[in-house]
Amino acid sequence: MYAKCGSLTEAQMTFDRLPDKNVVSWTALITGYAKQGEGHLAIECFYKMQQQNLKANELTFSIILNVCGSIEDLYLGRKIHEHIVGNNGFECNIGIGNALIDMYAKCSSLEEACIVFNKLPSKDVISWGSMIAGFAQHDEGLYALQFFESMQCWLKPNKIIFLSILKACGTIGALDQGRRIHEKILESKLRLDIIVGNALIDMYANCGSMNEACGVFNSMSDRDMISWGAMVAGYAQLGLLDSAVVYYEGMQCCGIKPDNLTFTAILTACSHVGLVDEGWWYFTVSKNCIGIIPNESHYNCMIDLLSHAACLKEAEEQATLQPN
RNA sequence: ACAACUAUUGUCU
Repeated sequence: MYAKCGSLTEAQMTFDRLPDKNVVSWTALITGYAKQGEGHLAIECFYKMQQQNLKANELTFSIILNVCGSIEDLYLGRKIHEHIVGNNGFECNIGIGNALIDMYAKCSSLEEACIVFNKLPSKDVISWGSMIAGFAQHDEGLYALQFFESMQCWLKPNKIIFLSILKACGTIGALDQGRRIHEKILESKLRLDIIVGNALIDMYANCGSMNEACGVFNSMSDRDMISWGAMVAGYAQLGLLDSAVVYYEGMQCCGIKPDNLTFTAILTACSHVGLVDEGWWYFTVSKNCIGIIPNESHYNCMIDLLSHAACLKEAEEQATLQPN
């Protein structure tokens, strides 16, 4: 209970006072640490538990695998995998299998994720979803699309599958495929909520079709920071600073304060077009008026902008110096 | 019996 409420100190204290600690109490504590992003503490608990000669169960393993994925510790993930194969009959368990797929995908080893996937005797929507998301996140949109197609011989895609596949279409600029998936979403009785809407905007924006992104944006009844941010980013990518700024200011008119990510997109737009003065202006104004504290990405953008501009100047000089 | 896990939407690198 304490672990779930995010009070880990109390969870730990209660745990320490328990006269008999069993797998359930250890797993509850490990889950608490994992959920709070304290991956290393979760792993430490996992080792301590084993020192007590307590055998981890399916749940303990899936949580630890999840931790391996989030801290991208492929080495430990493989060790746990071997341990599971060697000591328990869990390798055919779908929950463990899915956790393994996700772990390998998050650790960028899609080959190993694939091996686990192929070995799974029965695959559910989460098994497919973990693969598709893994491909989408590693710029392997074509594989994601292939898996998406094959999956439909067996299962109906759910909302999460659609979100992943839209992402995949965006990363490879597959506009036609994206449109077809948009239609499929409309055909399915899935509610076109803010998250699906945002994913559609993002897909169209990444495919460079701001008209369609705009269409989705306008059709939405509710919009959040991500909806606006995706529009800003879309125009920014194309170097259309003016349009990006329309949405950047639009969101502020709607009472949504741009965050660091939105602001980075604006600076990117300036950098793509080489607008040094505008970049500086937004950098200064946002710092002073909106209260955005520049972070590393912002400085990176500014460095990009300035070096890009310097190159252009040099290039211009070169061009004028050239005899013809 | 008690813990119940795992895939998902915006920026730069």
